[in-house]
Amino acid sequence: MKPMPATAKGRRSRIAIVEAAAGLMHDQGIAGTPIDDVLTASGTGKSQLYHYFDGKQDLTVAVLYHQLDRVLDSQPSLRDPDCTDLRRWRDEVLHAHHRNHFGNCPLGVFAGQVGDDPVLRQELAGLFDQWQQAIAGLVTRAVAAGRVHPDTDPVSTALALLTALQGGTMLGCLRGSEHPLAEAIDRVLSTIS
Amino acid sequence: MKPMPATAKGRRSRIAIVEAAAGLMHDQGIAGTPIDDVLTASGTGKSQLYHYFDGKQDLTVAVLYHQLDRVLDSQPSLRDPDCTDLRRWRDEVLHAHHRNHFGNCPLGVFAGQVGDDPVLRQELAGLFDQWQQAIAGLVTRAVAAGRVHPDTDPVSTALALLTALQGGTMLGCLRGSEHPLAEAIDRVLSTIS
DNA sequence: TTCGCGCTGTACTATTCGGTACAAATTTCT
DNA sequence: AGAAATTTGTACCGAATAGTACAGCGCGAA
Repeated sequence: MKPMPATAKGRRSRIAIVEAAAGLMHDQGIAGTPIDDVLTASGTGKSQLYHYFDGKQDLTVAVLYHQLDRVLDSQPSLRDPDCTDLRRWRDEVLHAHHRNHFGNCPLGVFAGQVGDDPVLRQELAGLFDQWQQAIAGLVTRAVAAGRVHPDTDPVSTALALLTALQGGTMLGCLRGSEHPLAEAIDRVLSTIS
Repeated sequence: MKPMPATAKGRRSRIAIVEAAAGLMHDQGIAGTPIDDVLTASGTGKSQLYHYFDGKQDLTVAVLYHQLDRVLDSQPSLRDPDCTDLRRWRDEVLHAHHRNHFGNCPLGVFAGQVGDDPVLRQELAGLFDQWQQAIAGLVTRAVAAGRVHPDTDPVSTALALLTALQGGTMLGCLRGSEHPLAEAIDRVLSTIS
C-alpha cells in the first residue's frame, strides 16, 4: 500500500485519478477500463498513478471505497441519527436512481466483476456489510420510534432492503424504468408496517 | 450472423465453444475472458471460432442465450404447465444456488458488464423479459389454483420475485450464504399468500 | 474414386495493455 | 536561498489480445 499524498497538490491528483477511474469503471467495467483511459480522463500521467497506487488492483480497491461514499452521500437519512423515516430513505434511493438515469448501482455494478479476484471480492463484501449496517441503524431507529411493527428485526430487514435495492436497480437499469426498484422496496416495506 | 453448423461434428464444436465461453465468462467476466482461453478450454482452434461467430460480441450473445437455457433448466417448475406450486420454484432456485456454491447468477452476472455495449444490453434485457414471463406464467397458474391471494397481479409479482432472486443471489454470492436469497424470496411470497 | 463443401490447424500481424525507468520539475521546510 | 522530499513528464518494454490468411483435412454425394 502506497502512502497517501503529503501535499494538497498530491491529494488533488489522487482524487482526480480515483474519480475518473470510478466513472469509467462504472460505465465500462473494471477489465474494460484501461489505465491509459483513466490517465486521459483525469488529466494526469502514468507516473502519478503508480506513485499513489501499487497497480490496477490497488486503484480498484480505492474506487470501491469511493463508491460506497458516493452511495451513502446520496442517502443522507442513513447518516442522520435523528431520522426514523424509512419512506424518506426510499425516496432518496429512488431519487438517486432517477438522477443516474436508471444506471447501475455505483457499488453493485462491480459484484459480477470481482469473481476471480479474492481481494476485490473481500473488499466489496465488507463495503456491502457497512451499507447494510447503516440501513439496519435506520430500521432500528424506526422501530424505537414505533413507526414499524415492534417485532421487526433490523438486521434481517436491512438485508432484505439492500437485496431489493440491488435487484431493483439491476432490473431497472436493464429496462430503463424506476418501476422495478420502487416495487421491490415497497414490497419489503409492506412486510414490516 | 454466421450460419449454424451443417453437420453433427460442427454442432459439437460450436456447442463446446459456447459452453466453454459461458463458464469462463461467468467466472472471469466478459472482458476478462480472452478468446484464446475459450479455445483452450473447449479444445478447439481459432479458425473454428471465427467460422461460427463474427467475433467476440457475437459469441457473447450466444453465451447469453445459452445461460438463459441453463437457468430455465434449473427451474423446471417454470416450464411445467401443470405446476402451481411457488414453493417448489423457490426450492429449485435455492437448490441451484447451493449447487453453484453461492456463485453469481448465470445471467445476472452479466448485467454489470454490458453497460457500454447497446447490443449486448438489449439482448440481455430481452432474456430477462423471457425469464420474467415464465415466472409470471407460474404465478398465473398459482392464482388460478387458488394457492395465493386472488387479487395477486402475476406480472408485478413475477417482477418482484425476479428482483428478489437477482439481489439475493448477488448478496449471497458476496458473503457465501444462502440466507439473503431465501430471505428475499420468502418475503415476496409472504406478500401474496 | 473423385469432387465439393464444410471443418480445422498453424502461422502471422497490428494493436493494446499493465507496468517500469529515470530524469526533470515543483513544493516544502529550515 | 538552498537542501530535501514530493510530484510529474516522457520514453520504453514485454506480454497479451482480437482478428486474419491460407493451406490442409474429412466426410458425404455423384
